[in-house]
Amino acid sequence: MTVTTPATNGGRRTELLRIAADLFAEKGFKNTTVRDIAEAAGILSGSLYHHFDSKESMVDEILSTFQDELFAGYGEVLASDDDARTKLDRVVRLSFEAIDRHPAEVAIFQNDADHLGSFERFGYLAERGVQSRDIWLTLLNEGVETGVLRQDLDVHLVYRFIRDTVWVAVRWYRPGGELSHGAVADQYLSILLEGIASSAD
Amino acid sequence: MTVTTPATNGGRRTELLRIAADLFAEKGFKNTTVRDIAEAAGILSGSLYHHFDSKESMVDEILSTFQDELFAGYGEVLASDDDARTKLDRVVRLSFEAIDRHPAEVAIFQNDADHLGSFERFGYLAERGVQSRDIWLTLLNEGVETGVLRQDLDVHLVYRFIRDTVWVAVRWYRPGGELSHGAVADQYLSILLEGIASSAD
DNA sequence: CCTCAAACCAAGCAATTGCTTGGTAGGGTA
DNA sequence: TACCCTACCAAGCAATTGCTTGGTTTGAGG
Repeated sequence: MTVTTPATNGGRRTELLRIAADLFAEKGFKNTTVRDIAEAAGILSGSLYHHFDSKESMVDEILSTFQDELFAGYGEVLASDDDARTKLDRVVRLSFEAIDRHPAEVAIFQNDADHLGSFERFGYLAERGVQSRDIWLTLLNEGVETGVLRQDLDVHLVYRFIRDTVWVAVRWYRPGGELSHGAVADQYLSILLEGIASSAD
Repeated sequence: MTVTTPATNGGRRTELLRIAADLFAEKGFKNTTVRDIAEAAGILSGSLYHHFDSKESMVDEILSTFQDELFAGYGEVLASDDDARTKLDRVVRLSFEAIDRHPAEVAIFQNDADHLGSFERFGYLAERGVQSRDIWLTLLNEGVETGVLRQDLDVHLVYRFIRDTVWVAVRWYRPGGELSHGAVADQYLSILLEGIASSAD
C-alpha cells in the first residue's frame, strides 16, 4: 500500500532525487548502487527506470539544478554596485548558505565533480569551475587594486585557499546544529580578513 | 638472502604499492579495480594475490605506513621546547611537506578515510584523527593563553578551518611544480596569521 | 463500467567485480 | 642433476553491478 503524502507535492520524481542525492553525498556516486536508492525509497531497483533514464541522469539533474541556483545568486551579487570587500563578504556568505541549504549537492560536487567532469555529459561542471574562478579572481584583484586587501598576496593562491576552505566545510557543518551558517561565515570572514594572530603581535 | 635487483631496491612489493597508491588517489579506492592495478603493473590481476591478501590490505599498508611517518614528525615537534606559535608554524610546514612527499597517500586519506574508517580494520584511522585534533587544539589553546593568538576565536572552528585548508591543498598542489611546498606554507601561514585585509584597514 | 496513465513488481541478463585454483618459467642452491 | 622459491599466467567462479522487459495495481476521468 503506497500512500505517499499527497500534500507534499512536487511529485515522486523530486522525492526520489532527494533520496538519491543524500546517498550520493554519503557514499559517493559510484559507490551508491541503484538498489541502494530503490531500497531507501521502498521500491525495487527496476522501478527507478520508470522515472529516470539512468543513474547518471540522476546526478546530472541533481548537480545542474544546484549549480543553476548557486550561480544565479552569484550573478545578483556581481550585478550590485557594492564595493569589492562587500561583494567578497556576500559571496562567502552565499556559499555557506548554499552548504546549509543543499549539503548533499555540495558534497556530491566536492567528491565526484572531478571524476564526473571527465565525461562529456558533465562538461558544464568544468565551465562552472572556470566561471567561479573568474568571479573570485576578479573580486580579489579589485580588492588589491582598491587597497582594501594586502598588496603582497599571490592572488591565485588566495583564491584556492578561499575556495577550498569554504566548500570543504560541508564535511563538518550540519544544518540545524549549534552553529548557524551565518555564525560560521562571521568567524570565517574574521579569520580570513584579519588573521588569527593577536593584533598586538 | 634475496637480492633480486640491487639497483631498484625495495622489491616488487613496494613497487606494486606505489602503483596502487597512485591509482587509489586518482580514482578512489572503491573505484579502482584489481585489474586496473595489475594492468598498470604489467601483470594479470590474479598475480597480485601472490603479493597481497586482498585489495583492502593494500590500502591498509599504504595508509598505516604513511600515518606512522606523519605522526612521528608531529611527535618531534611537540617534544621540542618551542613556543606555541613556532610549533604551529612547524606543524603547518610539516603538513605541506607531507603533501609534497606523499601526495597519493594524502589524497587517499582525504577521499576515502571516512568510508574506510567504518570498517573495524581501519579503526586506527579514527584514532589518528582524534590524536591529530588534540594536537591542534592543544597548540591553539596554548596560543590563545599565551596571548599570541586572538582571544575572541572559536578554537574548534579555527581547528577545522586549518585542518581542512591545509590538507585540501593536495587537490591542486603538484610536487615539482612552480610553487615549492615551502612557498605555499609561507603564504598560508601569512594569510592565516595576519589575514588578507590590508593592515591600514 | 471501461479506459488509461502513473507507479511499481518480478525476473533476469550481460558485464564487471574481488578473489581462487592449479600450473609454469627461470634463476639460485645443494 | 635434482630441488626450491619467487613471480607470474590461464581460466574461471560467485557475487554484484546497471539496466531491460513484460506484466500488475491503483486511482482519476469519461
